[in-house]
Amino acid sequence: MLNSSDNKNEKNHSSRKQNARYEHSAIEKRWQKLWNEAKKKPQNLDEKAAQKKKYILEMFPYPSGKIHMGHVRNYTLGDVLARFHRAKGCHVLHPMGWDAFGLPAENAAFEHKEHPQTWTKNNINAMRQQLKSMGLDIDWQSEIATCNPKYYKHEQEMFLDLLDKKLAYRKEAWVNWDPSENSVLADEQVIDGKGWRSGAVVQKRKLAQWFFKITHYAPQLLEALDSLEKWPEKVKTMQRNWLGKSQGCVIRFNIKQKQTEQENLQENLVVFSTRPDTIFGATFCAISPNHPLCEKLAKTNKQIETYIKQANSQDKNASKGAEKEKSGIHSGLSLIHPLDQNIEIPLFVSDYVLMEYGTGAIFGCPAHDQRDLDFARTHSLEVKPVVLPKGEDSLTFAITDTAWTGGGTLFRSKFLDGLTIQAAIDKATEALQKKGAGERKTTWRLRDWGVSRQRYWGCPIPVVHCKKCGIVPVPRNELPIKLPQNVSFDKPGNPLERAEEWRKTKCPNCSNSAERDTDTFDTFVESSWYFLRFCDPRNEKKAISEQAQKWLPVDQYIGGIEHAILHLLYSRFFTRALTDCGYLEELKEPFEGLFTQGMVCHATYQDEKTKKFLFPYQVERGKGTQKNKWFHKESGANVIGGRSEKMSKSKKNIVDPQKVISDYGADTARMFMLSDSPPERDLEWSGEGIEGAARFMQRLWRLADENIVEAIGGESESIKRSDEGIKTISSEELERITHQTIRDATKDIEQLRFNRAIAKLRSLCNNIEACRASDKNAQAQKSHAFATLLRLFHPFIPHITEELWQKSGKQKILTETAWPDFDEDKAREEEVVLAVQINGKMRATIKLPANCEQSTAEKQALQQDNVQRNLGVASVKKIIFVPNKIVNIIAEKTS
RNA sequence: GCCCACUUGGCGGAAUUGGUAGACGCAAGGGACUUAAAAUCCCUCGGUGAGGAAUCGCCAUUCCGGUUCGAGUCCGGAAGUGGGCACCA
Repeated sequence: MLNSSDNKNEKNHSSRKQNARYEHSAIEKRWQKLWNEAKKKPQNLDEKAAQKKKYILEMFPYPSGKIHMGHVRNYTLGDVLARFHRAKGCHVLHPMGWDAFGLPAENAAFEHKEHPQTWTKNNINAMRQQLKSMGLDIDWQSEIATCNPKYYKHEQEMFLDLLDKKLAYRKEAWVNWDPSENSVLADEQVIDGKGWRSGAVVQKRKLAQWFFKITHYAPQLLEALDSLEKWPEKVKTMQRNWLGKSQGCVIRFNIKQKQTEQENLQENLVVFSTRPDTIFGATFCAISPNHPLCEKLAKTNKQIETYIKQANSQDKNASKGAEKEKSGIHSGLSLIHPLDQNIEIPLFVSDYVLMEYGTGAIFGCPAHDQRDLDFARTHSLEVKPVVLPKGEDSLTFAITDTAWTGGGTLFRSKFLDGLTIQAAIDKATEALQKKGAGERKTTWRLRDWGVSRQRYWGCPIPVVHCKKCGIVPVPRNELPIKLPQNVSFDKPGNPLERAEEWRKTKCPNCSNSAERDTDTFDTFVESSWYFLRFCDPRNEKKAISEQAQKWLPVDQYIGGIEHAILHLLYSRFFTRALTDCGYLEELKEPFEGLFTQGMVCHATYQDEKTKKFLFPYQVERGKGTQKNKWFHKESGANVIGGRSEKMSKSKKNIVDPQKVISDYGADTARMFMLSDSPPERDLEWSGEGIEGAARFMQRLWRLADENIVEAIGGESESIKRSDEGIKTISSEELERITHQTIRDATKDIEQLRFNRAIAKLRSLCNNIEACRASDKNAQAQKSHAFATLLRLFHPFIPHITEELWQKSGKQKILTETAWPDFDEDKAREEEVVLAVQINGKMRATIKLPANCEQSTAEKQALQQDNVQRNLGVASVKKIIFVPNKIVNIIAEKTS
């Protein structure tokens, strides 16, 4: 491992030669300072500049206090692109901010008695320093933090606009309730159905909460996915599934006349089905315990009331997955089959029917739906098959314990008999429609976005509750509604509810005393529009200025796959909603390109006896025959080396980026992050890997010694070495390779294939070494190749390349130097190697001038010894020729 | 259960999108330099067979089958691994 004391020794020993080794710390600091000074003010785009804009954005971090390797990977990837496009002459927006609201700050306040604001600010300061030490080309002047009232003021205003447009509304919804703490819990605070702090079994409670009407945009959100060509297919699939469009039919079942009169009920029950073809297989109907009809029935039926309570007390997380035994209770009501007045169908209440989906009511067709079948078996209901699979006999076909969900033809279904499923769906829907008993309907899995959180550290919801006027929006000129500073965190629950002074206010309408809403927004709200704010972050008048119109869409958004659904979908929704509220003109999709990076993984280590996890720095590999074993560094105890998993605190398989940067430097860390694994795949962190990257820095440094010194006429010692047995290339070849490398690496960077780009740059490095400077011309060529190497490497490892660039006597700093162009003529190969195949098998290779004639190639190919030998007595039937690639001789044995 | 992705040496991965499989790197082994170590440099490195050697052959991209002059790449099937959703009617 490199550490500073070693470096000092090295320096003393080789005092005759300065800069023998690359010492990162001083150099990196120096360049970070110089870049910062050279940085131009954030640019406002004019029409012309907007033509060449690139908005590069990485998902902004939550200020936890320390950067982790995931951040290093994320921001390095973005930084390479930002630096690359800047060199290409683009106007680049590459900002950074903080997703600063959220639960951890509140927890910290509870545990360490530190105000969330103080905690967050300290964390931001610490993390900013760490990010800066990575040498990121970020516009720090446009930094934003979402907990700043200057930021969330606009969010409150947006909310009022959404309210005006009826895109925000209030309704009752279930929350997790901790009965011991008397407080609402976030989903992540519920562990195995219990409160994380109290351990009490969590209950469900209904509270009035705010919702955003994302479902209004469901069709657009689905359709537009097709236009997102630069998004990973995987993410689009996940979003499609999440939106969950399904086409079907709503069907009205009349409730038996006598009953509706008696109990003053509605006349019919509306169910949703994607399989109206199986309507004659319906042997029961079921409604959700939370269905309005069920709630009415509960008033006169104690059993139903009990069942509802039971169903709602179960934690939803605990009862995940389909159970064979399906609970339920008869409602006491009967329904009339919509297509046959003579059929009476019993109505059940069951918790396997979800109120949130469809109409909260279903008709059960046990023969052709597994869940209905399970329910029917549990409650001994009739199972009536109406779809006959191919090859089955209508008289003998029976359902046992698996429902038939495949194809077939309808039977026992009157006018549907003999039809295929699709034809029957159409005909049944038509019949229902004619009778006025149903119609086509599209249903979505997506539900409206509940944004109320019973938390302190979030953006306050700007409404007032007045006894007389109801819910009254706060007038715009009173915004922002700031969070009160003086609050206590020593008790569980929402501190805002206890902040009497803040809570009590006057109704803007009638001036009577009223109360503020004590809920705050889900933190996903802040992250749904921050990328718009970055374009003009200090604009106090407008949340989103015309600058956003010019900078958006984000050209390349980079982040983790974990945000594939929620954050990205919310942002897509928000952009549309804001457009409808007049904040933007004509912006549909916020992120044109999306890149989801892989995770950073590391092997896990466990003490063999205690099974406790150990940090990587606590263990070492055995020596000699013990090579595959691991031991505790201090105690020598046996350690189990586990498989590689995502770095996480709980498994202790983490490596601290700060330590890596101070030991090896930012460039080494960046190099390692980028070099081997493709960015979308998981990256395996290893000590050998970082050492390898560090070695490369030294190699580049030495290579500079040979190439720069020679170029400016000095003398180099290390050049004096034996050429015996070493492969060498001519300076002409080096020139060609240099231009090819510019061409290929540029393409790779554009496509975010950084590992390939780096492989090609390393290869160029090898070739520079392999080229012997025999004369002045060759020396100039080598020097040019090396300068090109520095320019190409700069986005990846900016500090060392900048330093070497300056050492080579260049006036302009590399960060402001244009990307190299390649010369097509110089990149062109004069000679190519063709493969010669016989019946598709490789037999020889031939070297020929590029683009040579088929006849020449054939002649050459046939002359090869090995070709002749393999051909033997066989006769040539046909020759396939692909220019510059292969000659395939098709031969047939002569008999 | 449904949907999706992936599978190439000891390891991470290349392969110009159907045309010489294994670039680049890590690890490993051997050697040079050194009193020694570190660093650096050189050589070997998918398996296997023949040969003193240069070489030559066979088998290899998870497995089975297909299309093609030619398949890691396209199509069909199977297995394994990972991921998403999950009582969604």
